[in-house]
Amino acid sequence: MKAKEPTVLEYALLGLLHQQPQSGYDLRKIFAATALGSYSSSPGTVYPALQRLEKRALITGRVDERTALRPRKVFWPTAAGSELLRLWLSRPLSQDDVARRLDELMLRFAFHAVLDDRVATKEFLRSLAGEIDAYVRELESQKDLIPKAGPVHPRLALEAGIYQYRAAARWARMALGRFEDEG
Amino acid sequence: MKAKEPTVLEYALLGLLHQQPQSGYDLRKIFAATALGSYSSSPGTVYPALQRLEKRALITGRVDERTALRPRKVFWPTAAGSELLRLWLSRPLSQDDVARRLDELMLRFAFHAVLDDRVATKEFLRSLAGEIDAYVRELESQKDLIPKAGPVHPRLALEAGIYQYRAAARWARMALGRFEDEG
DNA sequence: TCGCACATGTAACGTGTTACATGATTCA
DNA sequence: TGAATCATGTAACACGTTACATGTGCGA
Repeated sequence: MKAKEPTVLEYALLGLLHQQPQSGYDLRKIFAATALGSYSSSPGTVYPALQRLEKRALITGRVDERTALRPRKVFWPTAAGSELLRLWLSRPLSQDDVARRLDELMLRFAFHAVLDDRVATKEFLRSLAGEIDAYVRELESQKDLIPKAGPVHPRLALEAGIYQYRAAARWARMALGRFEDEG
Repeated sequence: MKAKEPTVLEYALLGLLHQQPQSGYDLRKIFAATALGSYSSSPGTVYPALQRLEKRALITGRVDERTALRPRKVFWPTAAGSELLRLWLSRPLSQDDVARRLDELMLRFAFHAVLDDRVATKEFLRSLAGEIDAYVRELESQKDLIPKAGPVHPRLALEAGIYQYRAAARWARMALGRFEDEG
């Protein structure tokens, strides 16, 4: 019985439920209002995902009777859910993660408070900065492969990626500095 | 009869076929080797997408007999395909595009050579820079809403987004400068 | 009374992911 | 003989997207 990997959306929900128990509607509002909006806030996405998490016993819910309106169901993580989230948060990060799933890595960082382990977080940031540096070098070598004869647009588009990845590396080192100051 | 919107992957394929006629295998190699690798290079993704494009008469193909190995089918865009790509490239960009689909905007820029219209490209970059500025302001106002009592990680994660978007705006202005120099 | 905010859900559809299948040629 | 490269494809599955459905209470 291999444990099935939750989707990123499911991890996002699981992480948010660690901050405080909430209903599907609350979670949807967060997705709609904040930068997490890259994940869908539509009911057809959120409610089924919560059901899947509940079926796998990673969260539990109870109907809140107090409200006068339609009853809301408030969820919070189970011990197994916390365990799984921590595993996800502390998973070593690969080159491929940086190249194709940087957003997911940033989401992982956003929930790192759950680990409550400053050493782990610093290691995460150090590793992130290093992998980004390596990937930037790779992007730069790709730039050399683009024929100079053709139009400039593809080359410039690649440069946009380099700009953004460099900024991410700067961010990681800035964040690292924050954690070392607070030591 | 509403025209169905192709997926981003389909637009990526259509754009690459404008650079030169190629086979599915060639296109997969590009996705696997370059920064476009955020789009899948797996056969189960690429070949069906090419079939869909062919069925909608946006590309055509012909089997290349010359090679000794298994025959390869080379595709190139039809007039309708060119038309549709140009429409996509010159579509005005929205705030939402910047917030959630910046990668797609960069892909559009990468193919802008097809338009062969320096004015349009400059307008694209100007608009992009402006929308990014507006979105950065929104992210900054979101930062103020995060309670200072809680952990620093969510705030820092938001900051990562701000770093990357600022870099994208810098890139857009740099690129704009290139096009204005060349007159 | 009209519409909005609250609150949860289902159904249809298309697409991406993964794994499998096939088959020829080249190289160790 | 076996593995790798070339080259195209199919099938099962799960997920996200969109649209629809339902029902209450409050304010304009």
